[in-house]
Amino acid sequence: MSNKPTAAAIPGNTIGRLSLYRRLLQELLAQGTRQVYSHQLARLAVSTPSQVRRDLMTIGFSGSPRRGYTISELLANIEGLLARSIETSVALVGVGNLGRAILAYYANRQPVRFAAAFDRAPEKTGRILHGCRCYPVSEMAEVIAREQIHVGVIAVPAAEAQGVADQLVLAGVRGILNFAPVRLHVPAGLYVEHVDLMMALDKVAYYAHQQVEQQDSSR
Amino acid sequence: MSNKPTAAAIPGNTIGRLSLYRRLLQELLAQGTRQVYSHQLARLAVSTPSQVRRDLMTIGFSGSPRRGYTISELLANIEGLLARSIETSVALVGVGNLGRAILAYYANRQPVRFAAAFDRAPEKTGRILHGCRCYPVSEMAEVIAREQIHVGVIAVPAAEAQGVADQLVLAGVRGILNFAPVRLHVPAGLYVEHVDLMMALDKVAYYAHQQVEQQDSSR
DNA sequence: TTTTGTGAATCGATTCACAGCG
DNA sequence: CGCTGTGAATCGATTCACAAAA
Repeated sequence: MSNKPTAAAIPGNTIGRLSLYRRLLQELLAQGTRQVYSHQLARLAVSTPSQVRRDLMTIGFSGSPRRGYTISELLANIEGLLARSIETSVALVGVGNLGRAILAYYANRQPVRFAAAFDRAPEKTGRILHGCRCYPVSEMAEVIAREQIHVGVIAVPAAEAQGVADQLVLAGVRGILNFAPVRLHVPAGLYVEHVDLMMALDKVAYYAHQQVEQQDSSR
Repeated sequence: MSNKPTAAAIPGNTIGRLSLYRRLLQELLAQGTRQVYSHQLARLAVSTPSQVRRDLMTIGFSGSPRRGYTISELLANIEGLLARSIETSVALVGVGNLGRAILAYYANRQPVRFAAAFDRAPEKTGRILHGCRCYPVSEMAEVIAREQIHVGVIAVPAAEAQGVADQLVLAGVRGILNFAPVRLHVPAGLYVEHVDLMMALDKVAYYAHQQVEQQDSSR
């Protein structure tokens, strides 16, 4: 409550965009580009030059009016910020369709490592999927402590999600990424990010329909 | 540009929460509950009573100070708003790990119907997955027109996403849900929702780490 | 009482607009 | 010049606070 973190808290939206910039910058660097202007990065991110400059200002990064931003430096800066000291170890709970797709998606990408997966079904435990060993949920606390896991990813049915979240919190996880279509209750200070696929599709369907209706009514 | 839609545009955040309320209300109704107060709905949604009341005000729904909101009426109202006239027909492009998980996730839920899936790989076409027929991408325009599809879901690798988006737009889709880790450029007025899994995990990892650091520095 | 409906205040995020620099 | 860095303005979303209703 009373201690001031080294850096001022950076808003979630900004962190999200930095994650995007990182990927774009990695790609630019791989193409051999060395410098980038805010308007170029903005175009790639489908954003505005102002937004890009504001974000870089937020993390205290400076460019030069003449040459723009040096990609290698900026990238190192963002990577240092997002992936602090060491790689983040992550645990997946729920090895169903979605869980396996998530493992495949993140497999050997970026500075995040899936150190363990958990599932209730005995036929799924003991296997290794995408380099990630699958344990029974009963071993969750033990494995999370041993592997120094700070982040949990929940991909279980809605009815089980809160119970799993409670176990993860008890096991000492500090952040949760939740794919189940319920909102989780967690102790204050713990970070939860919800990926709600139903909500996402509902939003698209709503605005797509609205488009169609406006078009129709203008005939 | 110049025509006024029947209802004033509802902000995306509000639509998202309405999608959540719908699920919560369906559950309450299934449990036999008839009425609900804003503070009860807020607790389920991990939100505030003010927020709930404001959202319902936005869609023009009224309750009674004594009895709260009548669940069946509210639900009908939200469902009518989200799922306009008819069911929304959706097309999936990219039947990989993630694409299949998405199909399984949405299968026979809610008022959204996956009317077609597309993939480049010939060995995937012709099959039926979760009640959804898989076509070669070359037939995209034809099938989308025939099935009256207004929404496209993109689950292809990053490098192919923009090309697929262009095809969907050409085929007449009005909204896109994009799971590929790139931002899409689409004509103005078309709605795009990004689900960026890398960004989501980066955010959780960042804040989880920050937690750990604050804890360490306070010792 | 308790709870709704809502104008007003607040908070946060984005955009503007321009001084300063190379 | 064209670009960055940034204070100020704007825009949007959330929360407050209280009158009205039952």
